[in-house]
Formats: sequence, structure tokens, C-alpha cells
Amino acid sequence: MLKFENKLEMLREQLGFVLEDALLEEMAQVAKIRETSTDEVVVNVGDHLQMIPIVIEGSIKISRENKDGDELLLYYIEGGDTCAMSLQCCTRKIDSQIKATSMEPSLLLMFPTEYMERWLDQFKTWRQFILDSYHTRMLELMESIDAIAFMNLDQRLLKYLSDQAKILGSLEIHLTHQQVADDLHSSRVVISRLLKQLETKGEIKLLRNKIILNRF
DNA sequence: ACATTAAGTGATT
DNA sequence: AATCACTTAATGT
Repeated sequence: MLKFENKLEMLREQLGFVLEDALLEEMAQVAKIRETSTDEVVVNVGDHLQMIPIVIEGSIKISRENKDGDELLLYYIEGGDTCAMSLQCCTRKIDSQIKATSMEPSLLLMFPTEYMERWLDQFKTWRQFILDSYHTRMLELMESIDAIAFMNLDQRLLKYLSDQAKILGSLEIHLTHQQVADDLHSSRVVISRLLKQLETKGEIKLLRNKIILNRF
């Protein structure tokens, strides 16, 4: 299973071109490895984080969730990414506003929150990394707002399927209609009907627990 | 064979 | 586009 010899190698592979070596070495010393399985919830709304994750392998989806359990997918986090939202949670000691769910078996490195802030003063590459992270998250957030505000549900659905396929690297998507509906904050019946339309149009093929896309 | 869960359908708002 | 009520199909025990 272990593709990497050690934590330092993991970090070099994902962040070697971004962060300076002195920092990587310190990170390797304080990091804890966490392996997650498909659909495992990594962070819940309201959680108080002690550790901040950086994704080494795999992918995590970030979504909003209200008290009733209604969800809405915001964006995805992949190799070398961290969740900027979680930084606020550690420095300001506030609870998480988002939910993070593992989309596939993934490998994360967890860092104690106290280091994150210190590194901000100590390493300018870390500072840049965090600022970049905020920036890309912001862009992704805007993209998802665009989708909700300006796209019809059928277009949004197609984009969702295509994103999903790209991230998981397969045109076969192993999701139920209900799961899709949850991510898009729609209802199962509506999603089933739209998927049926897409199948009739020849864009996809439908099987139980599986959706096969013709192209990305 | 039976129970459970996923997906399809028509009607209504 | 959402919800209800119901049917049909696929799967697990």
C-alpha cells in the first residue's frame, strides 16, 4: 500500500516545488498520517479541529450542511491541497463551517494547529502556500455559485458528473441517484428523471449504483 | 423465498 | 423543480 517511504517523501512529492526544505523537514516531524476510506467523514460541521489536514493521495469533497442534514457540494480538495477554511478554525478557535468527506481511499497528513500559525511568520513559502490556497478556494467557490445561480439543473448535473469523473479518473461513477441528489441539493426523483433524459440523448449509460459517462 | 434498497412513473402543486 | 404515492427491478440474507 505504501507508495512512499516516509512522510518527508510524501511532502516532497506533493509540495517540494512549493515549500522550502527546512519547512518540509519540520512538517515531516510533526505530521500524523491518516488514511480514510470512501465516504468517510473527515470533518463535520461544528467540529473543533485540533489538526489541519493536507491531502497527499486521493480526494476529499467539501460541502455545506445545515441542521436538517441538507447538503450542498462546494468544491473538491486533491493532492497537495489543504482546506483554507480549516485555518480559520484553528487560529480563531471557531468551529468548522463545512463538512469534509473522503471520496475514495485517501491519504492525509495531519498537522497540529499551533504550528500552522508559527509557520506563517517563519516561512514565506508557507505564507504564499496559504494565500494561494485561499485564492483557489475562492475561485472554486465562485464557480459553484455561478453553477447554482446561472445554470439549469440539467447542466449542473452534467458538470457534476464530469467533475466527478475527472477527479476519480474514471468515466464509471459509482453513485446512487440519491447521493447525486444530496450533493446537488435536489431530490432523487428529479435527478432520476434528468439522468434518464441524458441517457436517452446518448450522453450516459445508467446501471444500478453506477453511471457511465461517454466523455469527460 | 423474503426483505431491503435503488430506480422508474404518473399525478399534483 | 419538488413532493407524494406507488410500482418495478436488483440485490442481500
